[in-house]
Amino acid sequence: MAPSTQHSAPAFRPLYLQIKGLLIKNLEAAEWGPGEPIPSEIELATRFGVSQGTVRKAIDALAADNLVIRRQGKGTFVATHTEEKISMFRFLRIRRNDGRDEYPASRLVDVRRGKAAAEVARPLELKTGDPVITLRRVLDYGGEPAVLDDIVVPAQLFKGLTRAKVECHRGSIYSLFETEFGVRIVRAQERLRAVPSDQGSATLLRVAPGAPLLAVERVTYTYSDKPVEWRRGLCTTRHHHYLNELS
Amino acid sequence: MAPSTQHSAPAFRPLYLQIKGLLIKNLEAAEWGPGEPIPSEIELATRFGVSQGTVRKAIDALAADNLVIRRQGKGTFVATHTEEKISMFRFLRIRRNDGRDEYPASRLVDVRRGKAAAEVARPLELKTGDPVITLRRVLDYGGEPAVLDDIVVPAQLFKGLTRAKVECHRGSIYSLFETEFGVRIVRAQERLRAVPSDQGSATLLRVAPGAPLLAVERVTYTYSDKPVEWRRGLCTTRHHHYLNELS
DNA sequence: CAGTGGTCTAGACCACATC
DNA sequence: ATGTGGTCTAGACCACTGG
Repeated sequence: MAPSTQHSAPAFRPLYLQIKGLLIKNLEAAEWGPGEPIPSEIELATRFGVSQGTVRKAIDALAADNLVIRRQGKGTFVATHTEEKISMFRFLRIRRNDGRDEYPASRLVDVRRGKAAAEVARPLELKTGDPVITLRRVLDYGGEPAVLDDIVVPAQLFKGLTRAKVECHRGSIYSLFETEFGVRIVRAQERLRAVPSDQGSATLLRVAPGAPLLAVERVTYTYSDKPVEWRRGLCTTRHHHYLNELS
Repeated sequence: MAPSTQHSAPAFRPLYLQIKGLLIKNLEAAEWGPGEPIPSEIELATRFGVSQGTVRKAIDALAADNLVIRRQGKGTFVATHTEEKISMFRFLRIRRNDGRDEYPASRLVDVRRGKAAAEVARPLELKTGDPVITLRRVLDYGGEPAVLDDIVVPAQLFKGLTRAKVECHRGSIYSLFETEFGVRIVRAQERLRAVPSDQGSATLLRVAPGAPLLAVERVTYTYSDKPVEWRRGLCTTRHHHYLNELS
């Protein structure tokens, strides 16, 4: 049960990173569900045959990656998108210009099954033509449409995804992924551009055709950098902006 | 010399955070310059009268904030913008669409002294009308203009900033701030919008007037969250995009 | 070789949450 | 009172750098 020694000649991998890897494997295997506590540090230390301090470093690394949340006095919990309180804006960078924190209302426009276009297939590591499901939705802030999202996921991972299931779900879409399909979103990469609105987006967002929109292309990943979602958001920036912190 | 005990009743502040605070004070006081090593962990431990492990946690926290860089076997160094190798893209999120890493060439268009507009004064914590210096420059990628930057700094902090000084400096503008004015940029906040190009930006960026541009508004901060620069970048996204990682 | 940061351990104690 | 994570210590040893 004890992990391999650290004295291996060519590639040195510290013990706590090996432990971290083992813990990630357990997360991937859904050993512990989102929102649930993982075993205590002491328990894991005896289980792996290392000191508590080493387990601690491993868990610290997991927490730094946002895979897990530490709560003093309570335990360490698997990160989840289903809790309303914390990290509501973890993957939502759109803010109102006036600074008020508002969580948008989602309006589902369309759900359809289709084949992956090349542009989508590559980032999702699919073959062109593989079956996908596309959701189209509008985010309203204070009743005003602000964002038009086209969300594409591989049909194979999301069997049984229907319009009804999306509409009756409360919470973010990643919360839906998590609870209904066991797909846990862990990180994302976004590319932003300014584009002119076309006919479809203009009417849905109630702007003039050709008006500048902020285009946000996102690929999201689960554990082990496996891509599971591609989306393009088109955002009016009359009353909103995209907020980013650099350090 | 030893920091206050941790047993204070109302607000508990761990020892390592107190040490971190002291180290930041030393950084603010320019005790150690950018790129220079700070004293070793052992040295600091004896100086502060704590264990090496506690100093280690303090430095770890500084490193997590990018105030300092650890280098095994060599020491811990004050973060700098003057090194070409690492963190060249730390505050530059614009990338080529084709994925090639290219560092843009900067072309200075204008340097002028003026008074702070309200829009600029508030984020810089100045009064409207306070003296400021405005730089205008264009970033070229492969000879093609891609970004138009208007950079505003308080004149009081940047005495002696002239066109010549900017032009003869090699390296990023934050490297100039650091070496010539002792101003160390530590973090930044950006707000992105899509806007139509006006006459001036259109000619400088060689796009049609009204073409969509990515507007990046940035406020940068030194230690203690003191704002020192406001800028607006206008970026063509024909061949480029703004890259962001979420986690 | 000596000096630096990096890892690992073992144990004591503190802060917080829950029963 | 108990169990959790959080802090602090002291010491041993490892990996990396440079003279």
